[in-house]
Amino acid sequence: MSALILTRPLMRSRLSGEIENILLTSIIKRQLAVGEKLPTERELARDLEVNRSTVREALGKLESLDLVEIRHGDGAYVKDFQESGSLELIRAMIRLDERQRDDVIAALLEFRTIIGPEMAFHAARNRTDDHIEALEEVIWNGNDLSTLEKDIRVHHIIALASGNILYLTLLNFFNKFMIEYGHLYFNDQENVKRSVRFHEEIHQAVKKGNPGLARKIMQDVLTYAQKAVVDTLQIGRNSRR
Amino acid sequence: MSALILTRPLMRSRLSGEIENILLTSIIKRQLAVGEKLPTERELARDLEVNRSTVREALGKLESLDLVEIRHGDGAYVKDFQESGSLELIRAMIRLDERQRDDVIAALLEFRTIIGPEMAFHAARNRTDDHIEALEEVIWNGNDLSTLEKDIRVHHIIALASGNILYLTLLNFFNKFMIEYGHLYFNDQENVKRSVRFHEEIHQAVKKGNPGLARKIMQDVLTYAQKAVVDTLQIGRNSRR
DNA sequence: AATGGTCCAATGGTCGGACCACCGGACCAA
DNA sequence: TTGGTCCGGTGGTCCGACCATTGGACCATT
Repeated sequence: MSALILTRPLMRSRLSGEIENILLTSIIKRQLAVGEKLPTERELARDLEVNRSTVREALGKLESLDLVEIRHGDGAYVKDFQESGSLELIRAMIRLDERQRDDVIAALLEFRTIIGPEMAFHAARNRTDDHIEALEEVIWNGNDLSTLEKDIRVHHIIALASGNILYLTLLNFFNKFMIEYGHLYFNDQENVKRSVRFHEEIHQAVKKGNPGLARKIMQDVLTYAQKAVVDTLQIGRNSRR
Repeated sequence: MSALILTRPLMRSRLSGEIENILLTSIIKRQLAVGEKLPTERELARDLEVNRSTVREALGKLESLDLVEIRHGDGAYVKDFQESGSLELIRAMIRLDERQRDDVIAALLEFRTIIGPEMAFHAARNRTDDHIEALEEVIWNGNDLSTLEKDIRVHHIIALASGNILYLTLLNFFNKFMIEYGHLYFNDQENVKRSVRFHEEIHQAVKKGNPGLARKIMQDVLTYAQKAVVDTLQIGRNSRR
């Protein structure tokens, strides 16, 4: 058991990822106008001094993010990311410019506070015994898990129980941030205790099939967490001046 | 002016897209277990009788959807789409199996009813004069637009005005469905009128900076639309028996 | 003048084959 | 047991070629 904590496994980059970032930046900074035609794959390959295949992989990713439209026999055109940009784009933007991080986290928490309670509401209505079993397994027998991991799993089970796949995929999105920034909340031991209480309470509410109660419990904990983390960010911001 | 309506521009497929679908299906149907190692790129290329580059482009897309994890020097591994699947995955799943369409649309509408009002609330708070101007441009001078297009733009401007990028990207996601299935609602001329009224009312509320009113207006229209469309789907389902 | 057909150069899509970078396991030495 | 070395396999990149599709220029028909 070492005290050394590795936050992330040192994402080393692919060349195609670099190309992707370059183009992504140009698009988000509006250096490439909406509707503008990108240079041809062959030109990009020549100018960036990489192979055309590499350029193609990068363009493919940008297409996945709905940032460009590729037309066979014609070319690639810039789309308006404000009109078509996907959720994943948000992560890409943070990757490119850390300064937006705090704002995005705040937006995320606010958002979570809105949908979380409804998710819990539906979970209490639609849950099956399997969901309860899974919950109890995590809460009672999850001693080898960190509080953050437990919390993520509890929310995940609730999302599954809600029966609405949107809650599930949305939560998956949140979790990618939780894994990176969850420590902002769980560093405080008081919040760890709060989380343990929350897991037990929401478990009971969902088990009993009490949608209103489940919603309120979720509402309270998320509202508190939102406030706590935003305060933390605010302090960090002030001390950085 | 022709009466012929082109719903979509005839998406023709890339070979890499076909490969993507094949693998996507295998993963979603759990034919490939979570954690399982995929065949190597060279094997897939040989077995599917395509070039390795083509396989790579397909795998890259699956990686974008967070369905597989590709490790340099090792291989590609199946991830649990229930834990990591992104929003875009939902669209991919519908593409693969139309039967899920109605359920997803219902989930979508429910979801929209929850977040839409909050979006309007924040929009009324944070809107600038530019947003109002854009709104009025669409509502008053958008005579060449269909009601569906107007509606999409109005919501888009409200999302922009909310100042929370999550609302914006989420709405972009909704809109991809609106474009395909909006007719389920706007086929009814009564709903077209309702929409025109809504645009005017929400415009006023946002312009006045009345968050509570904006929320209520949005709440009402979305709740009604949800009910209307779900009823339509239900009828369709019954008559199909 | 407008329409439709034909051709052509440019561009994205696919191919095959090669080499580089990296990982995991086997083996060995301290 | 630990750490080092080697090696086969795998993903990442590269090269050069050809196929499929597009848009525009040109022309013939109406």
